[in-house]
Amino acid sequence: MIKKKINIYDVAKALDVSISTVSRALNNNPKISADTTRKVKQMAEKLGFQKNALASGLMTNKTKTIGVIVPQINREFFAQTVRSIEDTAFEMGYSVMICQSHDSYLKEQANINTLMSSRVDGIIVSLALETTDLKHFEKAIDADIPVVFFDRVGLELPNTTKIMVDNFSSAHKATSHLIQQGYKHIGYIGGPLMRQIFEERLGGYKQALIDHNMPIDDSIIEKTDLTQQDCYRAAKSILHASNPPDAILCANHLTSVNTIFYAMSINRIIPNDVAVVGFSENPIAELMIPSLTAVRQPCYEMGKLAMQKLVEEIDFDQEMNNFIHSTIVLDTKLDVRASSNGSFAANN
Amino acid sequence: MIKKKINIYDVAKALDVSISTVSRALNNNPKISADTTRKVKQMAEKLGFQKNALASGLMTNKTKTIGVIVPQINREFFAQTVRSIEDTAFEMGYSVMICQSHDSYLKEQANINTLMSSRVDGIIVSLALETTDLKHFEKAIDADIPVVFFDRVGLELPNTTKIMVDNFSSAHKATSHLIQQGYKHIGYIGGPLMRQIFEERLGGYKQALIDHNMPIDDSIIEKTDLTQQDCYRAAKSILHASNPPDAILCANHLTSVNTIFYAMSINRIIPNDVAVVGFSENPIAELMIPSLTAVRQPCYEMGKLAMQKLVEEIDFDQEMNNFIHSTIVLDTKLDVRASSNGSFAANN
DNA sequence: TTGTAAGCGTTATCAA
DNA sequence: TTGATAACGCTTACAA
Repeated sequence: MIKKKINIYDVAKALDVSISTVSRALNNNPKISADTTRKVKQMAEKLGFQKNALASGLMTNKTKTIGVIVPQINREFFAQTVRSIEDTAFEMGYSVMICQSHDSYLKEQANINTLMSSRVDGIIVSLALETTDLKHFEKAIDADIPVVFFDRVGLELPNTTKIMVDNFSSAHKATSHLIQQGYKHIGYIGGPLMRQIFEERLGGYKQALIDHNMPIDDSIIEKTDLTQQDCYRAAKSILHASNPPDAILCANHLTSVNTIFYAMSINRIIPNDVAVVGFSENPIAELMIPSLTAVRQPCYEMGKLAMQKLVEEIDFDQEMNNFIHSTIVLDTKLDVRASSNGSFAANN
Repeated sequence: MIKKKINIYDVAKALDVSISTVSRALNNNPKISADTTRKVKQMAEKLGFQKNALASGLMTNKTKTIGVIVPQINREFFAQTVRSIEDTAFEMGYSVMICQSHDSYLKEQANINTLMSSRVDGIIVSLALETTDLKHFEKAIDADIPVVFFDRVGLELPNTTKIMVDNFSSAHKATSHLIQQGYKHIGYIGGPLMRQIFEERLGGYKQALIDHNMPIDDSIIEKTDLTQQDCYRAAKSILHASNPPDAILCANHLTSVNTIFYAMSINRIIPNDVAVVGFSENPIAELMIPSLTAVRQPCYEMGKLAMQKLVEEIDFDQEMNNFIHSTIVLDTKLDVRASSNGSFAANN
């Protein structure tokens, strides 16, 4: 038995008014009397009317929905930025369609197609690892769907807002911290260089060594594809190097966790035998023993800014194509904990 | 400068055919000659045509999109089930709108409204902690949008498919394991009882004690609201009980992590002084030191089944209202590791 | 095998 | 302040 959905005709009929009146009242059009508006809303509620967003979007060319594409949402960094985007969107009257690219170029393309088909008003994205060309985003921009990048940004693409942290100086700061703690032979485990952010983090690490007149030793520099298996492999490999490091900077959370626990499993004392600094927003960083010194990124601010900038662009009067795009770089904070600081009290 | 989006009229004009031909060709209607179909698709591609899903959905009353509502996707259990739903949906030609309720009743209601407005073809949901009444789901079902529950199911709601694990016997199995390991005074940290699954886990724990003629000691039974702060509080509280437990069953991942690391911070040796068993799919369970014994749920199967059952119901010929709903209960597995087993080799 | 035209549920444009 | 009616871009009888 198929139940008929209530539409504005049903509401109009019940009140003996026209559908235009109903439509206007539901959209709070000021030309409709307060009295009529109240009556219409009451009746709509009573009949269980639910506006058909498809029909509405078809007419207005606005869906009040934005799309978000992230590599994997089960990483604290993305979970927290997406949370912030959601909250900001809600405040601004937008719904959010979350998509995961799972770091695949093809999936990312498919996501864009879905979002464009759904006629979202804008897209916020952090690039998949595999992604090198940005044609799919150009397609969206050509269709007048604004795109805002965050974290893993597409620097080559003009006409987009980009929001990121200062990865170079974050890695520089973290490395300098290790040097100040007295470590002499500092290794690095990073991500794939095809993503700008990992290139920058590697650069910051190397520059800090150079700034302190320390040699760069490629035999204690590892790269991972960010999967659990590969992070484990890299941790093992670096700790079994012929001349192993006395400190390691890890460019993501999973790597630092693998490094610490693998080191412990081969009886290295942390931070005495080897120190570890990571990039992490995960609550376990503070909880685990030893607790993890980590660069913390401003997730909340990134998400909020991304959404605000996107809506600015959506609302922009598009008669002339001169919206001013910006690239915003935010600072990070280094949370010093036990994994890089012997004097740190494990119990807080 | 507003760029006009390409529609089927543009494609039709470019080929000097009618819009119906274009529409049919794009939908692989067999009545259109292979030759025409090819030409249309080529031209559509060339012009950058992207089907307007709003218009299409408006006509067909099908959006080929389903909605998923989970409490928080940055928990491995939900991340993995959603991943499985996504993959299965993709295979079946569906898109997925992911929503997070953040365990709030109001947010869950808002999610339902958004999904209904977007005219999704069906909804898969795991309930928010706060949710007690299920009126919003009834509304969806009344509008002929099938609902499939998983994990945190709405048992009171008829006419829905429900997929869950056997929480009672999982907790029973985990507790029995601790008893067999020789622990005599086993505590429990669970979640809010308003959610059936935590009620069942508590029940399984208690029954195992009863089955082994062990007393139930309420002073070492804690409940949490699943937030980090509260999990920490509960861990601390149970370990400082006047007669503290020599083993603890934790009903979720965060609790077990907090318990283990808090115990270590007050110099308890695990598993000698106190053993811990959790519920967890998180890769860190295997990685951390000590590694965590945990009940592992069949995330992949749950997600896949949920999607399959949902599509079955969507595709069901709805002339008579007699779709047969089922409640499916899946088994879990206990991964025994170091946190409950002294003889377990820490290095694997 | 293809074309014509009606209709999906809104919003927008006129007129009243 | 309201009503009639034409769009929006697609799918689908019904005709040809």
